[in-house]
Amino acid sequence: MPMAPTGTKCSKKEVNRGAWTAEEDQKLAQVVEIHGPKRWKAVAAKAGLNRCGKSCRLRWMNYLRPNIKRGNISDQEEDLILRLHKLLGNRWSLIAGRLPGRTDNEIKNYWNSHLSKKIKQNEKQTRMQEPVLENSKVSEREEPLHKASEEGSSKRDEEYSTSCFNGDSSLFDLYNEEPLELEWMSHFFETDEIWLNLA
DNA sequence: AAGTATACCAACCGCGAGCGC
DNA sequence: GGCGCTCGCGGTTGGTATACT
Repeated sequence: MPMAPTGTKCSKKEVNRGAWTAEEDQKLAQVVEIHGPKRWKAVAAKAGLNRCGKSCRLRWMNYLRPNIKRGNISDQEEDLILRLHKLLGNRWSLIAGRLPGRTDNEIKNYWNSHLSKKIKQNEKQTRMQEPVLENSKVSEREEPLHKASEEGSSKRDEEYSTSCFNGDSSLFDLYNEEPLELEWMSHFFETDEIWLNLA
């Protein structure tokens, strides 16, 4: 690490850590309402919160932001997360972007606590049911798409997205989707300009 | 009832990218 | 071009709740 910029690390000993109180939430929400969700260091100072900017940002993004949905992830949402994860890998922010009101942190937690286990179980079951395949073929098929762009992470999302949606319809073949099951995906593209551009 | 293990999730940390000076 | 600051992301940790023995 060439530098340790102030503001990237909550290094002050006297800074508050741990769970947020209702009072802190209220102060933060008030200041963000006035000044907007930016310059978090200044927001923390203006709110009189003994917290680092980073902590304030996280709190706002995950809990205080308007239209945040908490808990009760529906089957539909779960299905979407599974599909998107298969497509995007651990790009939690991108996945969250497709689920209105959900945060990357929540999805990440949900994945780690629920879905990763579910998947492992499913894999176990399918391995027991399927005839043994050649190792190379299995790994080729199961290789997450995002792996290819994982190394050299600069502009990784952009590059990765481009590689996924450069018009190659084999993307869908890879997931062995029935046409009807792709309904959600077409809606996906229809509703987002950025993704449309990539497609 | 007490102790231990496991699950869940809020919060923190390290890092890289982008921007303005 | 280099530096400092800010933002955002993904991985990890730690506290709390719940289940199990």
